[in-house]
Amino acid sequence: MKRKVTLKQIAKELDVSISTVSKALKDSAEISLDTRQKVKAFAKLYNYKPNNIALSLKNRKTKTIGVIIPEIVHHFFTTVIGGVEKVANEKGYNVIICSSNNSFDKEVINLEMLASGSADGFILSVAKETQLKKDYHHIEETMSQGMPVVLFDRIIDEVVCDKVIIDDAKGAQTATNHLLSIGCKKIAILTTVDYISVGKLRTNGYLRALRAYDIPEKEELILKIEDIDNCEAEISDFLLDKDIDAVFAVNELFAVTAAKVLDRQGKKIPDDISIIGFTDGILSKHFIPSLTTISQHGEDMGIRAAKLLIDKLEGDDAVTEEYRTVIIDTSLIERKSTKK
Amino acid sequence: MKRKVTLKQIAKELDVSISTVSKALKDSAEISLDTRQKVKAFAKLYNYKPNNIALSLKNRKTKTIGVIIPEIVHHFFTTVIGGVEKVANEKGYNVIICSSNNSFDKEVINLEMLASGSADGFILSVAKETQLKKDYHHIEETMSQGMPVVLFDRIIDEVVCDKVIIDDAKGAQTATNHLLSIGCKKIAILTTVDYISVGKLRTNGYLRALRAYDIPEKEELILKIEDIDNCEAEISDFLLDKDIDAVFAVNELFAVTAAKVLDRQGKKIPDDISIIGFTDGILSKHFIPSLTTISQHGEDMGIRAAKLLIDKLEGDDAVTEEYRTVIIDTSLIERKSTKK
DNA sequence: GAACCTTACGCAAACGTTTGCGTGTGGAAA
DNA sequence: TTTCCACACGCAAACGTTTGCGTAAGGTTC
Repeated sequence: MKRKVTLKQIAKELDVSISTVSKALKDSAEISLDTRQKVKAFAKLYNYKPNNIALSLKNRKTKTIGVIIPEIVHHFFTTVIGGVEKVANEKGYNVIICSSNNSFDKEVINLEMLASGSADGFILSVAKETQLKKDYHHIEETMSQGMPVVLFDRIIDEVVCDKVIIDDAKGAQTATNHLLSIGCKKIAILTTVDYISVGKLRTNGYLRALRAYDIPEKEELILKIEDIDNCEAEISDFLLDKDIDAVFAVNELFAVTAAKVLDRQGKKIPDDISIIGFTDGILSKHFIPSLTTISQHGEDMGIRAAKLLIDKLEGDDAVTEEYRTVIIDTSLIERKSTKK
Repeated sequence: MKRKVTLKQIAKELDVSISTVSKALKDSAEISLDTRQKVKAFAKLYNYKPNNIALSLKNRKTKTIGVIIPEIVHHFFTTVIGGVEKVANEKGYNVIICSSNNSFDKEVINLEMLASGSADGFILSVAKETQLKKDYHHIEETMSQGMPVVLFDRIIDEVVCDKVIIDDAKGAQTATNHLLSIGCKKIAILTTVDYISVGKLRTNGYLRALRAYDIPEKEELILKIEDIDNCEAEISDFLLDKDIDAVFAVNELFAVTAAKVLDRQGKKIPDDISIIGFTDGILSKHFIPSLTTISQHGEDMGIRAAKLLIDKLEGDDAVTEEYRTVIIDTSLIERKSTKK
């Protein structure tokens, strides 16, 4: 089995020094035209490619961005990655993706692994466990070693760094407002437990919208779900015979599940009950009825996050010292799960 | 801004040599207990982590697996990645993911980039364009440089390497058989154009099943779709007033779209028409009615692919010389889009 | 006191690059 | 013939590790 050809091998073959080969390939004027051509022909013949590892070591940078997300099998996160890749590739960066699987430990391991030489900086959405545990030492350690971090979506207020988020509360408020504006008055919310930052913020937005309409908040219209993967029974019980005319779900799965159980309970959507979800994923789009939802513009988030990071990586110290929080606009996508 | 601490810095600080530090951290008996403890304490204090890049260079391996897939925002591929990650992490490998976006050029670029030092081996599902173009030089070049490649799902028969696939034809046959066994006789198929290997194989399986039941193949029951992203109108036209009692769709989107347009055309599913899809994704599961489908067991594919690759990477030359093709079983998941 | 053995450490090479600077060769100018 | 200058190339260091081997210092044995 052949191995990759190196400068050294070319040098030996052509009976010149390594540096001559290196310079020739870079078209240095120091090297005679003749030698340059010979070297280049040889290099092409043997398909020479500089060894990135050696370059990384020498340049003390890898030209690689590390992305760590809580789940890889998740439409929203993959769209964000898509955005990151777009910018990164444009600017000559490689993207390396790890999933923490929502585990704090795995997040730490992944971050440390990538931080010890594999990536120059990070784009990160923290694991549930991390939010619960409130242990951010790994992130702060990474930054203190000179590697910039951009947090997105599931961020941490206490950590000072660049951030890309949507205004979750505002998005939720928009959704709730829309329901109110089409005449709904009894709006239930399907949300997550409070330690999930985005869930809590969306709940707040919902409450704010109600207050603005002078509608009292009712405990019995709020369901905080812990186990996302087994939410159907819980949602079904919650919704059964409840006197409501709308449901706001803080994510796609809750919205679809609500639609399903309501259908089973004999309710018509949107005639009896309107539904709005959050996250414009594949489910919302293809479900029957298609779901009105709040789009988070995942790709945009990825694009902005990547830009922030690359600015930090390539910027001078002035840029390096200031931290920015970019808020991506959400938008309401009206489909068929809400009345006109 | 601090930089990462190196052996050299520790050595200088403690006034010993670099090799002493290195050996001390490895608990070498060559170094006195006293020094060892001192070094270790210091290393912990300054949070020393060996530089992976330097190690990669020295060891001539990166302990990283490169995964290149056609689309990142795709449920099936992400489940495969999940499987790869599982095995890789267990065995101390890092996973780096790139998407080719179904572009031949981007596939080549990604592969070359990763091949020049970032990964030891590859798990790869080729881009549509590559299948169409039949240009595999980049893959063969990579292998000829000593880096093993495992192809999965969208593979290339002409390239000799390890492969992980499902028996697409058999899966399609199972699906069609199921439709036949519940009494359907006029089964339409929604498939892709022939150059997509998996589409063609699934079509073949469909035809095989029909033949086994002595049902003549009818041209007008076969729709080959080129533009997956805008298939709705095409499918709608195709299905309108067609005399059929079942639809077999070679992917999830076709199945859901068929369900949607049939619903719109006033057909009841599964009473008037049964539908079976391919790929057990999030859509099939949550759609109403939930879709009967052929599961590809993406995670298993990822697991097997990763195992094959790591075997090659760590195996002696005996293992290295033989190539295996693993066929993952598909299974029929019966849901509500087919009659009992 | 000489010969020898441990102990505890340092040296240097290697992985594959890049690059500033030193140097030998040749030709041209004086 | 001598002096000088381009030209074309090689040397060596550096990036951060690991590791076989060399070697001082100190102790033991006769």
